[in-house]
Amino acid sequence: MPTTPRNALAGRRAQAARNDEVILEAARAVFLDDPKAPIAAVAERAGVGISALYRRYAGKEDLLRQLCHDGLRRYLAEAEEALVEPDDWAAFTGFLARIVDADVHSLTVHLAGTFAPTEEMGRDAVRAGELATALVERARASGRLRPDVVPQDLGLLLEACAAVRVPDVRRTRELRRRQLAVLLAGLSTMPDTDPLPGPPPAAGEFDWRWRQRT
Amino acid sequence: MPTTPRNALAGRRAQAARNDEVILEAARAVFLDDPKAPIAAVAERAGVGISALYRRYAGKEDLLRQLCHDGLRRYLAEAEEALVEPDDWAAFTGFLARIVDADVHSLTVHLAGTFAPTEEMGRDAVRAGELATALVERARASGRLRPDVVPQDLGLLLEACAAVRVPDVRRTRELRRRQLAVLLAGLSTMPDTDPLPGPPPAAGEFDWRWRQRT
DNA sequence: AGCAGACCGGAACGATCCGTTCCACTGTTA
DNA sequence: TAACAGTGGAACGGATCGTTCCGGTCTGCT
Repeated sequence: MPTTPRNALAGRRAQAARNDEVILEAARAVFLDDPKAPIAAVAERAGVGISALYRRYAGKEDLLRQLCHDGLRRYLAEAEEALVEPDDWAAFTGFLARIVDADVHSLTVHLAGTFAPTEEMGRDAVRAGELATALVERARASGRLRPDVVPQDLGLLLEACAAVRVPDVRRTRELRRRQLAVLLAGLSTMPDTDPLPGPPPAAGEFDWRWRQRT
Repeated sequence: MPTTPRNALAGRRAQAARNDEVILEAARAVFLDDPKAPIAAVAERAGVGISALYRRYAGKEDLLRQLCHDGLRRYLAEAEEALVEPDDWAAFTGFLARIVDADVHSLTVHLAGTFAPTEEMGRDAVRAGELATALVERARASGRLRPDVVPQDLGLLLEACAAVRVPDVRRTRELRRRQLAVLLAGLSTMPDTDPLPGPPPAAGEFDWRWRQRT
């Protein structure tokens, strides 16, 4: 860490700094697609060698932990932001939409169990539960959310949306928004006036599942 | 295959006949729990040796294909039965409930791509689509189902229910029924009067995910 | 009674996959 | 120009898994 000036946009240092992000982004994409993907797939996707990975993380477990914790932090940030929203129902639905769009659920839940969690993660998880409870209770108190919904129902709901997955990322988001709309309509006490969003799923859109996996 | 009388309930032949079912049942349970489970896990769960498996199936792919086709046939049978039900909405919801309970979706969709499908499976899959379409159109024509629902939405819905999974099988079914109730309420044009079924998910009920996987 | 063979359990084998280490190389910094 | 942080990717060792194979057991027929 020399006394180098701030123009570190070229040179070896800069590449290293850029790789930090490229690797994390690649890891996010790869493990989102397949939680058990080999670490080499991350390197390949990032366009770097394996060494570049091991220079930054002690091992696969370390990388997964980091990724999962990032997702958890994102969850916390979105929840905090939602609690500021004045409209109770909009706070609730907006929060869910953002979490679904960001695919945070896959990052946290589907990666869980593949690494030893830190104590800080435990604390963050507890706090996440508290914030989710607050959001649910606000929505319930407003009368717009069915009274028999409990905070833990959010887990089921997010799982349902995360389960929707097609090869194309953009299309996946559209279909998930549709799924979320149905679920929210089912959780609401008021009849849903808007039509279901997005192009509806088309015939043959799920045929890819039947193509032999390599 | 001798001219033996019908009392074949004891002896080697009988054990073999029993094993036929035991193995299929074990395979169902094991691959439902983990579609990539090793074949040895099936043998262990069935309480038989590996030879007993390979005597019946040419290989893993063969077994998976059989299992998947069984699920598809079950889907067809339930759909045919549902179409006989006079009440349009009950036919629709009853069909979904039975498919969800039997976990047919996991058997078919999650096993797809791990084997080369037969032509007969292709035909059955087409027929399954036709029957599902008929059920959706009946429900829609009755006015009870939102008009912007398409048959392919059933795929998303079943995926959502199949995604719910906890270690205990019975509890899984309860939670799936709850999920299904929410989704059906969201798809219906009439307000839902019944409360959500089953004990609601409890705090800590999903903590098992965070326990280190072996 | 005795034998041929269906049926079985499970060890052993070979292929594949994957996390991690290691080393030669390159551009940068001092 | 010497030292070195940073890198690519081959190589290694362990684990996993599908499949084969062999020795043993019990059955049904002669």
